[in-house]
Amino acid sequence: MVLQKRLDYGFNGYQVPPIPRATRSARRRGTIRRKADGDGTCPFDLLATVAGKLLGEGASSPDSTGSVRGKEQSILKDEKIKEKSYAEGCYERGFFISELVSQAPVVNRSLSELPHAQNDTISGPASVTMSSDCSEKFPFAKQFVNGESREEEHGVFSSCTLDTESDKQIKIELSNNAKVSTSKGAAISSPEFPDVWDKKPSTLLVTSDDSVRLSLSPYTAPCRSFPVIRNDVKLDNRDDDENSGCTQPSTPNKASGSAPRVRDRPIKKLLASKYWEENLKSDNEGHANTGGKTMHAYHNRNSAYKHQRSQRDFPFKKRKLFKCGSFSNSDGEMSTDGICSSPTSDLHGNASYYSKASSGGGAAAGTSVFNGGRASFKPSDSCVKFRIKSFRVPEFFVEIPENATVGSLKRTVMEAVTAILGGGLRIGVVFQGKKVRDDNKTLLQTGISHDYELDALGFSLEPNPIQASPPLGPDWRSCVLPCDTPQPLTRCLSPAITGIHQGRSDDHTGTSLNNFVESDRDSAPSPHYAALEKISANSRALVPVTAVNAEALAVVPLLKPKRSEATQRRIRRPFSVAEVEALVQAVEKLGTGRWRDVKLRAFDNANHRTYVDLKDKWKTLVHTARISPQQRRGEPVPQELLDRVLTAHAYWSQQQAKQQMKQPSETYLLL
DNA sequence: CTTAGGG
DNA sequence: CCCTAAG
Repeated sequence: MVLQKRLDYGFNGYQVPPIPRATRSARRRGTIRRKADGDGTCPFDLLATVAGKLLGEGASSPDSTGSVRGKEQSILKDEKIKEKSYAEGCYERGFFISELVSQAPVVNRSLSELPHAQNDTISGPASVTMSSDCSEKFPFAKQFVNGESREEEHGVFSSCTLDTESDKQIKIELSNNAKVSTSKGAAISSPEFPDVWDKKPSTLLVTSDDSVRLSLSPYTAPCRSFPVIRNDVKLDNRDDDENSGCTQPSTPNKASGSAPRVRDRPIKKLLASKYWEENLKSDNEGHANTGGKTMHAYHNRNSAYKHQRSQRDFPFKKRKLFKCGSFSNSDGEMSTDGICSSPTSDLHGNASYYSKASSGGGAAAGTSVFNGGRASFKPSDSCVKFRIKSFRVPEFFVEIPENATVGSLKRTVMEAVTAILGGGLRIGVVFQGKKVRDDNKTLLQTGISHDYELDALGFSLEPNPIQASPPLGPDWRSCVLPCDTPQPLTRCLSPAITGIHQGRSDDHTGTSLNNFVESDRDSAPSPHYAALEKISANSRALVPVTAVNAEALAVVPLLKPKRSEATQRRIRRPFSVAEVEALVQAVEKLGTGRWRDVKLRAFDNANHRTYVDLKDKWKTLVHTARISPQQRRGEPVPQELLDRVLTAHAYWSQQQAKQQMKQPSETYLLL
């Protein structure tokens, strides 16, 4: 009876009767489906591709080298062809990926030539080079192909290399547009084109020295945090959603009503994982069991809401205990800096190498990347070219039984690396010691032009705050490359391990950066192994965890299955006036207390606004409306809207009161 | 999952 | 924004 009564009156006195649950559910499901299929390609897919290649092919089996080599050689040929055809420098922008086998001789030579000759390079350095440039074309082809090079001619833009034990190099070129920031490709011009490269022909190989480090953190933050912050949120624009940018997370986010926890959505299929799987099969011989004991970079997610939540929370709290700067989870504030103290990668050592080649100078500022002493340009293109020698994979832990086989160890590491790469990466740009967060600035505006000091420019791979699981979150694609994101935010995970005293990475940009840089530099001169060791010391690289250490780790389940669940506080996304307007309008119509409906009605497309968010916003709006304008902060909300807020709030409060007056009586009567 | 509220 | 208790 009571129920019936309620329906008659409208739930809580609302004018519009609530939609029956069944209907709602169906609706939601539909929405989910709809959203799920959105898909797009992100520039960062490239990264994924690279990672996949590296991880999948390079890391897997050494034995495959032979075949790979053959393949690569053929590629080389192609490269040459391309080289010719593109010689004129009219390539179209796009991604280009090629794999080359570094030639041992070349390597040696280059190494020897290096200022800090690094003799003990890791076996065959596999490097991935990413270059982006606006007008350039295939610098790589040339670079690699002729070791000697003509790199000068082409110039190298930004490149990232990943070194692995396989002898391969994967090069990637990105068009500037795809890049992190500015797209005005023409923004930069260069008067002259330093022939920085000529002296060092096989620069590529040089890459083997980890001049550039990337910091990745295995613990990817929850995807939600994608740093997209816009003031002008378009209610209809799905793209507003962090996820929507490229690929909507497969997660069944309930459409509109996506639960607040959604961010933990599991994503399983990833490029990385795919590769990973392949590797497993082809790669090691058995020992599967052992592997099973090892920690899995990936873990299965539980669908249970509670479970997810608990998982998510767990790591987080733990981290706090350890003071691992882990993600700075301060909310909005975090956006202040994209740099994480530790994770940033930078390149170093190379500086000397290049500087030597080019002109003198340049001591490595500790930044990660640079070209010769200066940026290379093509006068005609007015482009700045960057070269990143290599990225260093930041610290991560692996726990494996002592009796495990080497094969399983490899696999475990592979898994971890895959998880890192697969988790999504973001590129950070550091210029003159500062993190450049405004992606909309042109290089020119930023000061990165032909005459900047190369040393001052650095790139970093940052963990993409994705949820995580090992696999690339669906979001990672969209998140990774904040194409249009002005504020990268980023919450980087900081190294936890040793990073016990890292403190927050949020601010202190400069500081952390510097620190980071410094440490990198330390290792710079050393050869791979040496570098590795040093890095380890710094807790920034792969660190084999000994049994003893394992215990400590046990306490802090950083990498454990739960690690991926690391939860990150969602980024703060202030409501725009337009959103407030929509909210007010919806509430006026529906009243308070029906947030799910408000969400559906006015924010159905804003996946990042949950009904709870709307409810909270209303709460704050009411508060805001009651305080003096002077006390208000943030983007000012038109008084008109605030007035409507108060009016609506008063009205609906009254309605609610009436309802309650009535119902009790009804109930009593019934009873 | 939704609401409602406190934090 | 997060977290939770309640329903």
